[in-house]
Amino acid sequence: MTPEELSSAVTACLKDAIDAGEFSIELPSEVRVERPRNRDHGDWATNIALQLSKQAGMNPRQFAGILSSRLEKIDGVAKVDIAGPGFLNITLDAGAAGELAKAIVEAGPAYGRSDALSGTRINLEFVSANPTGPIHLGGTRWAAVGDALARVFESQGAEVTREYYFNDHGAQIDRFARSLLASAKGEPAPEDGYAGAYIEDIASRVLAVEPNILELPEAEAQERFRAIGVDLMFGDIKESLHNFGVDFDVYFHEDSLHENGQVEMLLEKLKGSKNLYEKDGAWWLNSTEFGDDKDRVVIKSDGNAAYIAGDIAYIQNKRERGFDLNLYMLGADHHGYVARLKAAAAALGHDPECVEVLIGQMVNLVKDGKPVRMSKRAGTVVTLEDLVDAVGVDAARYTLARFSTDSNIDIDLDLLTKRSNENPVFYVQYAHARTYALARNAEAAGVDDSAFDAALLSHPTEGALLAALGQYPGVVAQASTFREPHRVARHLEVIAGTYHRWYDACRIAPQNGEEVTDVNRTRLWLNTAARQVLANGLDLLGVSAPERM
RNA sequence: GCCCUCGUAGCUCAGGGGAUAGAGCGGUUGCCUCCGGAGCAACAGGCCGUAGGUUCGAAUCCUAUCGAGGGCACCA
Repeated sequence: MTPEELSSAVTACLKDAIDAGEFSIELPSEVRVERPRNRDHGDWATNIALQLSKQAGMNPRQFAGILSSRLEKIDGVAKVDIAGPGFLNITLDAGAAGELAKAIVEAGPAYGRSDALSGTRINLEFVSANPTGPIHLGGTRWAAVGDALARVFESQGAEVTREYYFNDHGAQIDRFARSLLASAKGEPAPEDGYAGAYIEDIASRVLAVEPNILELPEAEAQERFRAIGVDLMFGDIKESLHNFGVDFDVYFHEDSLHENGQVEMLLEKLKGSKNLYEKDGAWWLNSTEFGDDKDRVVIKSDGNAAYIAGDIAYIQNKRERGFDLNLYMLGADHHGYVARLKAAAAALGHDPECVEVLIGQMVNLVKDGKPVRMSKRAGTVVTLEDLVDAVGVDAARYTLARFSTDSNIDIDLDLLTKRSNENPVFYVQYAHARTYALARNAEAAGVDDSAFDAALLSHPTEGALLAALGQYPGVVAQASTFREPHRVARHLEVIAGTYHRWYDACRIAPQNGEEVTDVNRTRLWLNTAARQVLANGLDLLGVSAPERM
């Protein structure tokens, strides 16, 4: 029995008790059963008596008493104890927990998936770095987390579009183009420009494409460097993301919003919105209503559209493409965008809820325990490729995805490389590989899956492993609702831990000449179940699940 | 000045109202005639930044405060 099944059975008991008039309360939307830390407290525990007794006008233990007599009648429940202030501790029948092993094996890759988001179209925008250089550590974090989040949504039935928004004009790109030009001429990088080996590399590749480029007038040459350089740079970015296992469905070019005067037309229409007003010759968006500290100019007093006009048009564009939910995954240096994006959605007449901004904290580079500022100028930028070269794709993706995006993370490349074998990803992958080793040995010893008797999975480590496997679907669901894929990684570490301990305590293959029994066969099922859940979870993180290491 | 995030073991971090606060790394000590030792077991290590509040119950929610990081253009 899974915690979800138990939880809905408990809910049904509550409903019956209410219908029978045993107490009068509102049925809670969700009843949570938790795995108690202390095994003396049963297989699963719930605190609903503590939560609901006040509403029912009785003390918690009294409430728990009424409920427990009903819980005891649930199929698969062996015993219900009332403990402490009013916890209900539930112990399952010997076979009830073990049945899960078979259920998982039969569900296969579908175990942990749900249809909670089926029919929901989600646009998830992440990375979105302008092509002025390679993806650095910050962008790499969003690539790892964003893609994992997309996979989590997909596992819940959503249709996800991974989107990358960029522009190739403006001050940043100008600096990039001037830096390329300078490099091609053999001059030092401009004062406000970019330095680094990649500039020389791109510059020489531009020269290879267009050998006569330096004979053009300065302005024309710079424009050619911009156009060709951006293409080359973007090619490199896409390639390194692809090698990282992240492929975007849409690379959205900001300029496409401005074609055919689309933005102007949209702004004209918006002048009728109550969220847009005229003051001092400019048009303002009332973003303060959505938490901004000041309203933002949309149309400058010179009549030109401000940058934010593009954001507004972009939201409209996304809405027209039919997305139910538009997620923006941005770094903490963009947190000021939240209010204006919400305000923009409202101004367009959309529910601001259709725009959701996920703010993630920054990645810091650390060397010898001291922070190092990443600077494109100083050439101290650590890129996605540097990280992958140092530790490999699996360790890189896992490391970045296992932290909450609410916390800053420090990365010490030297330390990471040195300790790469101790990265938790290997702990999890090793558990997965071990399931294959055990299966190979089991087969050699004549153990097959011809029998399954759930009641034989009676060892404490088997209970713990089954419980961890049973919690997996709930963890994935939480990762989806909270937009926190790191929960999946953390739970895989728990599963790997319970698996290793089970391995240590229980054998699948019989030892020196003992007969094969149903215990061996049933354990083989549990082994396969553990492998399946580890593989499903690693897949959500975009990390490989090796058969051997 | 205002806004956002964080402050938990020596280090890096989990913990979204529950029972005795966890993991990895680092430290000490055990475990390979036995399915993979990239593993397991044990020990040491904590006024959960501080002070109030809400609650039967707070690391978790609220307020204040200190500290760290990030943001607050008719730039893009």
